[in-house]
Amino acid sequence: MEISPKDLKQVVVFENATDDDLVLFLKNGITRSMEEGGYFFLQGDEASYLYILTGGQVKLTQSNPSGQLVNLRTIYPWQMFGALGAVRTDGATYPASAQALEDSTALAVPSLFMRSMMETRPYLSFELMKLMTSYIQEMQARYRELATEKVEQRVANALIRLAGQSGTKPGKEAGVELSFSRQDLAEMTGTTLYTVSRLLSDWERKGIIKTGREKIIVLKPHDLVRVVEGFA
Amino acid sequence: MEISPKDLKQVVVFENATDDDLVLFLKNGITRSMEEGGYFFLQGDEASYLYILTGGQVKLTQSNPSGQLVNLRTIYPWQMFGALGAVRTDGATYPASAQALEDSTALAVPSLFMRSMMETRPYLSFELMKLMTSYIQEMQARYRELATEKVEQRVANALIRLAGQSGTKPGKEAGVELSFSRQDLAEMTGTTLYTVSRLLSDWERKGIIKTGREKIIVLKPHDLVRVVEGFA
DNA sequence: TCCCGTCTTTGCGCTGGCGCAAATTATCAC
DNA sequence: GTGATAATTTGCGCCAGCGCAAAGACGGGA
Repeated sequence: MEISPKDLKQVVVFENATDDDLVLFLKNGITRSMEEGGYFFLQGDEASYLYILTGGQVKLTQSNPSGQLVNLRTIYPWQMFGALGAVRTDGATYPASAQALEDSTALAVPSLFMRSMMETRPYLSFELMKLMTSYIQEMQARYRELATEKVEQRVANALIRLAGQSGTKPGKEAGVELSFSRQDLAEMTGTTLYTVSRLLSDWERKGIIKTGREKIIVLKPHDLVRVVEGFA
Repeated sequence: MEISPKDLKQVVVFENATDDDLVLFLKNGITRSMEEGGYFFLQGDEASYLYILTGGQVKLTQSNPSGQLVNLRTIYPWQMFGALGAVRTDGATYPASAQALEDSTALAVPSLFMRSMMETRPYLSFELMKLMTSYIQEMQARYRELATEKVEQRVANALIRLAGQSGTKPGKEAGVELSFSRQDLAEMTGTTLYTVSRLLSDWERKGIIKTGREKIIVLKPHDLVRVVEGFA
C-alpha cells in the first residue's frame, strides 16, 4: 500500500506542510513493516529514525533495571513516535521501546533528515514543539495522578481516557469496547494485573462494565467518573 | 539590579541568540519580584507570560482536585518556567503553580511576543524544543520510577539527583548540603512526610546522611546508590 | 532572652494492595 | 472437536506505607 502526500497531512505535525515538503519526507523515508509483537526499536537503541505509524498499533513502554514495564502511551495511525531522538544533536538513544500490538507499518524518517528540514522550516519545529508540549502536560498529569490517587481511581481514569481516545464503534448495545489485557492496564496505571482483575470483576458485578479476554466494554462511563471522584 | 543581554546568554534557550534578539527580549519583558512564599502564577491562570528566573528559587507544583501537591521541579536562576503556555496558540492556562522558595526575581516575557519571535527565528523553536525534549524524558523516567520503585528507592534517588543538581558548596567535612523539608521531599517522591522522616532517621543512624531542620547533608552518596539498586 | 510557630520524630493501629498458587476459562491451531 | 497455550479469577497471607496524635527540637522575632 503506497502512502501519498495527502495521507501525511493527517499527521498533526505536518498540518501546515507544503506538498513539496511532504514529498520530500516520503522520498527520504523508508517503509518498515513489523509483525505483531515485534519491536520498531528498543529502549537504548541509537535514535536514528523517527517513525510515523501508517497502519496498526504500537505501544511505547519503558522498563526499569529489573525489567518491570510501564506503558507510556499507545500510538495510532498517523501519529509520530520516536521523535525525541530527532532533536538531540548528539548520538541520542530512544528512552522507550516501541512494540507492535498488531501487524503494523510505519514510515521511518532519518533523524538527521528531519533535523535538516527543521533548520529551514520554522513551522516544523513549531508544530513539533506543540506536540511535545502536550506530551509534557500529559506526563505531568499522569505523574501527579500516580503520586496522589489510589489504584482504584487510576484504573477508572485509564478506562475513561482510553474510552475517550478510542473513537471506536460503539457496539450494538452502546458501550465502548477496549482491547487491552489486565496486564496492559496494570502497566498503564502502575499496579499489578491481580489488582486490575479484582477491580474489573468488581465493576462488572456492579454492571459498570462488561469484561472478556483482552476486552473491556465500558457501559456506564459516568459511574467510572464517580469512582475517580472518590465516591467508590 | 539591571539585567544585561550578556546575562541572558546563560539561558539555555538563548545560547545561540544574537545580541539584538536578546535586547528585544529585555525590552519586551518586565521584571517581576516575588517575596518568599508568593506565586508567580497559579495552576489554571491564563498563560500570558513565560518567565526567566534571574534570582532566587522557584518551585513548580501541581495539585489534584483535593489539593494534594506534587512537586514537579525546582527552578534555579537562568532557567525558564511557564513556557508551555507560550506555545499553545489558544488561551492556554498554566498546568502548574510557581511558588517562590525565597525572595526571587524573574523576567516576564509576554507569550505572544515569544511566539512572534519564534516564527522568524528557527533557532528559538529548536532550542526550546530541545529543552522540552529533556523535560519529557525526565518526566517519563520519573513516572516509571513512581510506578515501579518502592518508596525507599524513590527517596534515595531524589536525594542523589538533588545532590547532583545542586552544585553547591561541599561543606567543610565533605558532603552535599540540601535545603528541603521532609514535606518537600515527600511531594517530590509521591509519599508522605512521615515516611520520609522515618527513612531519613534510619539513614542518619546508619551514617549515610546527616539531618537538620529543612536540611539534609548527604555524606555517603554511594550508599544511597546501593539503596536505589535494591540492597537496602 | 524567651516565646511561638513550624518542622520533625516516633508510637501505634490499620488497610490497600501485592504476589504466590491454583483453579477456571477463553482462544487458536490442527 | 481436542489439546495446548495464554489470559483471567480468586483465596490467602502478608507487609509497606499511611496518617493520626502527641511530644520534641529548632529558630526567628521582639
